[in-house]
Amino acid sequence: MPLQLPPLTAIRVFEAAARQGSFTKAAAELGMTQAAVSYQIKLLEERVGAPLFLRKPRQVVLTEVGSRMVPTVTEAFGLLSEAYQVARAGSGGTLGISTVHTFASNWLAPRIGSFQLRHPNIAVRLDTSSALVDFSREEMDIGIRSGSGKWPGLAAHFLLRSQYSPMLSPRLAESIGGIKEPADLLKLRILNPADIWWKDWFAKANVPADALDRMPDTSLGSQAAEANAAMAGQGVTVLTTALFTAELAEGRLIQPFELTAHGGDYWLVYPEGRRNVPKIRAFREWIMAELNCPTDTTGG
Amino acid sequence: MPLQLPPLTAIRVFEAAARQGSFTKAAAELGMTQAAVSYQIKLLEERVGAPLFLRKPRQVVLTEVGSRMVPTVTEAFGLLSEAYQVARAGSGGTLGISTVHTFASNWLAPRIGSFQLRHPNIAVRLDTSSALVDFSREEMDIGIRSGSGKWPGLAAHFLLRSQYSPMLSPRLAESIGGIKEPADLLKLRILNPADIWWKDWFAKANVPADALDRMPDTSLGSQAAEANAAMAGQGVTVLTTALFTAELAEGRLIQPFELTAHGGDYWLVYPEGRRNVPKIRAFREWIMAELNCPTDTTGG
DNA sequence: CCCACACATAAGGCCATTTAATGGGTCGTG
DNA sequence: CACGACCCATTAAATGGCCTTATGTGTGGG
Repeated sequence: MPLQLPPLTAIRVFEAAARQGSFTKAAAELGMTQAAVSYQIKLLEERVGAPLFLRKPRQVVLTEVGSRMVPTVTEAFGLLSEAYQVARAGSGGTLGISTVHTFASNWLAPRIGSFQLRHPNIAVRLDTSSALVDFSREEMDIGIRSGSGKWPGLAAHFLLRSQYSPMLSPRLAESIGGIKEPADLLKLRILNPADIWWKDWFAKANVPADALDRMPDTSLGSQAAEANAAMAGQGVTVLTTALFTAELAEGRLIQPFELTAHGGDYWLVYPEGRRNVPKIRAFREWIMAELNCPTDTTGG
Repeated sequence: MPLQLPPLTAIRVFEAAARQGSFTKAAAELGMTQAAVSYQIKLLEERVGAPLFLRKPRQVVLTEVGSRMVPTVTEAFGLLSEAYQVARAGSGGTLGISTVHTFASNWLAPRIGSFQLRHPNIAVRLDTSSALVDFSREEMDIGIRSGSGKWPGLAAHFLLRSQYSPMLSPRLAESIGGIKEPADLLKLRILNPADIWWKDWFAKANVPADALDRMPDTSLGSQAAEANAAMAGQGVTVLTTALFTAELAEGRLIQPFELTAHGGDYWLVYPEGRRNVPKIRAFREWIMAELNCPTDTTGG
């Protein structure tokens, strides 16, 4: 049996009226007219089967039945209000970020600390998965994706252009006497020959790359993993330059050619309707500032 | 600041959906369609600013925000339901009866015990006042009035015909050698000469009663009080015969003539809309049976 | 591969709720 | 004592929240 409840609108009005001792004042508090209050109280009285107020000349006073109801009702509304507030605030408690490995490890992880410093009350949960997030199935607030910037139902903000270029360890380059021209790369082991980025880059470099098709695919599934392999001298791969500035600066990787091609850009995405949820706004503003993006680079 | 509350309809739906783990089942429980549930949940999610359910293939499961809300919400609804039920039941706790002195002391008081025996869970509060009750101003459930049987907004049931006739103490009658004919009464002190009942009765007895107008009015305001004065031998008064059967039987009062006139009858009244409130129904059925009235003697 | 199942969405209608206007009753005041 | 201020009840009419019907989408099972 599904728990018999009073008419909720009416009981809300009742609570206010009881507290104010006046229908008129209750109406003002609730932002409605005195007539509406009168109506709702009457309704509730009919449902309860007893008068809840005595209509005295200048005021209304609770009957015995009415006054017995008040404390419990007040308490119940207190609970509801509390739960509601907590949920609203609590929804700002944890920020779930779904991102691809590469971006997480090479860009986000080193910088996320500054976000947390600025927003100490927002806990961050980072989830790195290669699959695209479905916000209606997973408890995530925002995603960072690579793609075109157009996803139905999602707001997207451009983060950075995915410029990619071949990279390898300096020692591997030396081992064949240095990389002089793009074709030299084909002498080395290509970690992810099936990657379309290779084809694009060689095409842009005007180098026929049919050889790629005959190489075994040893791709590791993420730029981060392949970067590690490359740093270990196991081969050469194409990487997003913006995400490996540190490795390049430290000399753990080298980028033999200035020439870059560009693939799907990185975008910050989240459900369209949640644009102004505080924690989402906070993250958006932080990351846009961090990347020196104009704040209105909405995709679509 | 008036305590910010969530949309109550929506949160009611939310509670059911959370408990059922299914929008469809919640809809069934609440007697509405699945679409309506979906709508309400979405509404609440927008207000809260966070998803409350994750839409999994064959079911919905609460998000963290959602699951934190459930216990408090459930408790709140429990309280509301309880308060409501108590009020509905509690409204049967006390029966407030407003009646005139005469009827209370001469008819109701001796018999009310039998009502309480039959309905031990209904407490009776008797309020005797000469003024007419205004049910919207005083915490009364039923009234017993003398009158025409027509009061706007009130249901009225005929109780008994108000037959009245002069009465006095046997000793007073003897003091003038007995009452032989109606005109003899005018030799005695008339307690309430201004009462219209005297005029009516003398008219019906074909006795000119102009003398009444010259007598000082010593009326005491209620039949009960005047009956007491009459029993004390202070004079003669007109009384409702049905209410003084005991005094007549015991010889404390005598009714010299069979002739009666009749005034406003006695009626049981209560607010029209409360006809089926249990305690009111109980009292109505009891008193009608007690008086051998047909149960449908509604006035008007 | 197709059907069953569960939730989402769109369009439209109904009814509860609200509002505006009015009336009745009491109190305070000149 | 008459008048205005204040408060609640009532009526009729307008509004819009909520519900339903109908349909779409995605998933899992046979």
